[in-house]
Amino acid sequence: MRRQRHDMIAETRAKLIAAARQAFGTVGYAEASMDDFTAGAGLTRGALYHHFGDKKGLLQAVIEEIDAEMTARLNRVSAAAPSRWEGFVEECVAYIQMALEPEIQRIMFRDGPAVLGDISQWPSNNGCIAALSESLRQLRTEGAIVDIDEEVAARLINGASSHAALWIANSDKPEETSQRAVDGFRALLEGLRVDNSRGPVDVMGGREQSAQQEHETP
Amino acid sequence: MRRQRHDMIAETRAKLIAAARQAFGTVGYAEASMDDFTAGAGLTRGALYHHFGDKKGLLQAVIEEIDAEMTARLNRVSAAAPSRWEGFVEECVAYIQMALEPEIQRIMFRDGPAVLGDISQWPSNNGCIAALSESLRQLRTEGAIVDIDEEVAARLINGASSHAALWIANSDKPEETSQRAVDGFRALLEGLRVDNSRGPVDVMGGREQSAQQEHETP
DNA sequence: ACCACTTACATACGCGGCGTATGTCCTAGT
DNA sequence: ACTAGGACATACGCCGCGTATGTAAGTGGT
Repeated sequence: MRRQRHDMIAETRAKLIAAARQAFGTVGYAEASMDDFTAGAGLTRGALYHHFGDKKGLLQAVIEEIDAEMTARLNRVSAAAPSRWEGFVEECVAYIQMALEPEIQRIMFRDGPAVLGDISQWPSNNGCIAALSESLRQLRTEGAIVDIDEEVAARLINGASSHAALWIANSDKPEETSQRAVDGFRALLEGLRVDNSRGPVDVMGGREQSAQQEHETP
Repeated sequence: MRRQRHDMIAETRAKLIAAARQAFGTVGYAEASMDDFTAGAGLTRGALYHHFGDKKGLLQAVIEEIDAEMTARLNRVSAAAPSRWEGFVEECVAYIQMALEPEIQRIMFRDGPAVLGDISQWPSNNGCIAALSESLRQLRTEGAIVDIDEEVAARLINGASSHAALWIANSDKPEETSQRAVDGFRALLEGLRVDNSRGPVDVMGGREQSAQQEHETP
């Protein structure tokens, strides 16, 4: 039966990814010995090289898995919010808070980019950025935010979030720093709104022309 | 003469830093062989371990040097601008553009954080963030920007810039992407202004109370 | 059902890099 | 001048990675 075979292989891959994820997330990519964590999964480096080519390939697989999980979580957060704008803001805040989780921070925001380069440029395009982009696109067509290139904005927000998370995590008082960061982040996002609450601005400021241009720059 | 001795030592340190900077900036930290680049400087690993303890120590020294240069450049940019706000914006744009330089990008934004953790938390506190913070503080006391924690804002901007730079550098069309990123970045910063050009907002929005609170959170 | 071939791993080997321990020379203080 | 300590170089061992090779099990054709 061929199913059996495929399942075994998938299980082996999964075990390797899980073991690597554990190791990368705790001691870090560079310090994680392939011999060690493959042995922890009851395998050897032979299996690793067979399935993933090299250590980097395995890291990439781990990143894809985590990225998918993060994207799903973000989508749930934004979907649960009462309004689209609030959904977006909560999505961003959730992004910061996810970046506080040691495993995500270490793998996605430290070792990942360092080893693989800019992940969002990879075949496995960063789902989180796509999610943020889509939220921004909808907000812009609604005229809820200023005319801004969504992908650019998503990437800027992404960068700000991840750095904020790094800062918070390394801070002496993580809770306090986190509060400051989230507050500041909300303030920054507020600047993107057309109908913001900071002062008496004309609500019609985001005029019809806002939907006219596409972000495709020829 | 004791000066001679000290000068020789300083020169050795400088040679090591320069060689390491070259190597780290091109092939990257992990791929840079200590034997290779110390030999390139006419020295051996012995000198390196003597002066910097280990490879990480040398990286830290390289980072401090680059950071100082960047800070100086940023200060010149902001000082040359006609207004304080414009100076700040140009400072941020310059920051993005510096992050496009391969050496800065690789060492300061990729390998540095990956190897040393969040650099801005280190004894050699990141000068660029301090510079941005100071600019923001002044703008806030002038009432030119909304009430926001300057350090938080500086760090968010810092994160956004560095990620933008990574994105640009890995892009297919760096010039076009750079233009998009800078435009988007300006739009994001515009959101921080109290007296912005997006709509008729009361210019007195930044009232005297803005200068009342210190960023020291007790 | 048998055989040729491939797949999925494990084992074995070599190399390069890092850290440390040790050695040597040279300078500076007395 | 003599000595102690600093500034390096040299030597050694270990570990981790990548590759080449081995092996058992599975798969497809006839």
